[in-house]
Amino acid sequence: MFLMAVSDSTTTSETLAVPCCEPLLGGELSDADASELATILKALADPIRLRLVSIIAASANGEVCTCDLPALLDRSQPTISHHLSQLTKAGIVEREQRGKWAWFRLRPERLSALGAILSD
Amino acid sequence: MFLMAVSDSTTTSETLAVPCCEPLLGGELSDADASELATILKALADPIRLRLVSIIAASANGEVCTCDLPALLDRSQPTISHHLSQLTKAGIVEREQRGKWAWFRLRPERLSALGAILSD
DNA sequence: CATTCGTTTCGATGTTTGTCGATACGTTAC
DNA sequence: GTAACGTATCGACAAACATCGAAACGAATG
Repeated sequence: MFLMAVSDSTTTSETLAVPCCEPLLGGELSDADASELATILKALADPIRLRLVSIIAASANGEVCTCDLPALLDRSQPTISHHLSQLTKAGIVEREQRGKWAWFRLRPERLSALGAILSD
Repeated sequence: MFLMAVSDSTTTSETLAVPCCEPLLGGELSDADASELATILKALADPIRLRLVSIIAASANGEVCTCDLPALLDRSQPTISHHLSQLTKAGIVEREQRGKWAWFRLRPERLSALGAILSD
């Protein structure tokens, strides 16, 4: 039951499980590891998505309602939805539906794991 | 004169100076910072380029001759050259011409700076 | 249940990016 | 200087991506 709750939070509509690989500088990366790591990095490597992450991080309760974001980022609502879905697939944020609105929270452990891979 | 030497190593045919920004989780990123950080992340967010980095890191003297890479990565010589140029522009590797051959070395401080930005 | 309103999915479009063959550039060796 | 060889640039093309409007979906509310 506990375990179910945990695995739910990592598998729900996510294709990427864990930030993935040995340290980047710790030996030759396999083809598969390189692709997986590239996928996660690609999810971050976009100005709008980086700003999304930093907006969520800087928000009052560590969570943000999607409804405010199109105005903040000057992009259409479908575009924001697309970017949030990319970040969710990469496991960088998580989504929670609360009543009518969707709220997003960071998963900081994923970011620091990624940071650790780069910093060795 | 000293300063010139230093700035040479960071500006020679590089568009990106420094890994750039405050920690990602330390407040809202400006538009400009987000774009700069995205550019560096994009330079890493490719399987071939990640494998290039790890191959250089795992090499005997911390440097690699371009001549071996097309075979190792199963890509044409122009493609490898293109990827190495991207990594160089992003300041992740540096190039040295030694006689006929070009050698590439990592700039680990750039990777750890990037890692620190993500890990907060 | 029908309406409203927030969100995702779909279809289309212009841009960026990875890739390669051909060609140009630079360095060494003769 | 010229030939040989490693590397970068060019031109072209296909695949991937960001973006938007329109339409479909879903949850609350009357």
